[in-house]
Amino acid sequence: MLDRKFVALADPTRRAILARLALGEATVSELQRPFGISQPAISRHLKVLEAAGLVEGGRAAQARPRRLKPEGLDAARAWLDGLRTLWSDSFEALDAFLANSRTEGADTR
Amino acid sequence: MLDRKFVALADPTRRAILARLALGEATVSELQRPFGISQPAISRHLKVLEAAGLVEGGRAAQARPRRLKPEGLDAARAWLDGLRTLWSDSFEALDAFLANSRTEGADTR
DNA sequence: GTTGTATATAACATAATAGTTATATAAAGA
DNA sequence: TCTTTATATAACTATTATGTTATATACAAC
Repeated sequence: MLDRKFVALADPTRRAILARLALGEATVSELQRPFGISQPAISRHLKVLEAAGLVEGGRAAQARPRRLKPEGLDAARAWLDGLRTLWSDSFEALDAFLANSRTEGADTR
Repeated sequence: MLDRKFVALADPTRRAILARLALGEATVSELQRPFGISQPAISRHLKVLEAAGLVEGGRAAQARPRRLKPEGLDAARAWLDGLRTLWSDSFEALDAFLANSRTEGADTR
């Protein structure tokens, strides 16, 4: 699932769609206009975004307005935060280690 | 640049490499072992990660130990946060709008 | 029921990605 | 200098992604 999210985010058109949806729901044809690409292309991007849990769609007459599922982004954010934490932990560990070496073996420098 | 970062993050092997590097620097051959793929494949993943500004490499004898550049992730995180903010802003705007309609036109419900 | 509008799906072309093996380069060490 | 070790690059292959046009479906409106 995480993989689908990151893959979905890798395409600039899809990120633009997400940004547009963050401003409010939009139909396929509303989304199509600003991007210079065909309607089927938009539909497929939306499918990818839905499969990734980032977007959901409703039904209003013939239109199928999509809206952002902002919780869908949490897993990706959490992964990035986790990396950060892992890294700063190991950084602190290294720091502690260096501080230790300095006091224990000050003559080796 | 943002694009390169997200593209870099889209591949599970590259995310695993990042996770490994978050624990401390590692050489190409050290990275190769756990993943069941060839050395050239690792080298190319590292190239992608470097181009994305997520990893940097040094030189130690023949080895070229890579380390995480955690600031490199900030832009991606910021983009995700921005979406969240955009969304909650428009959500609040909608909320305010609905609250308004309720008081101004209470008879329309 | 026929027409118009919104969207989805199929079929296809092209380009990008990720992997492979073989080979080149660069530094260490005998 | 010859060998070994570590990594990079080239050439190639297979798969996946993204776009296209043409067509199907679903609902609305007349």
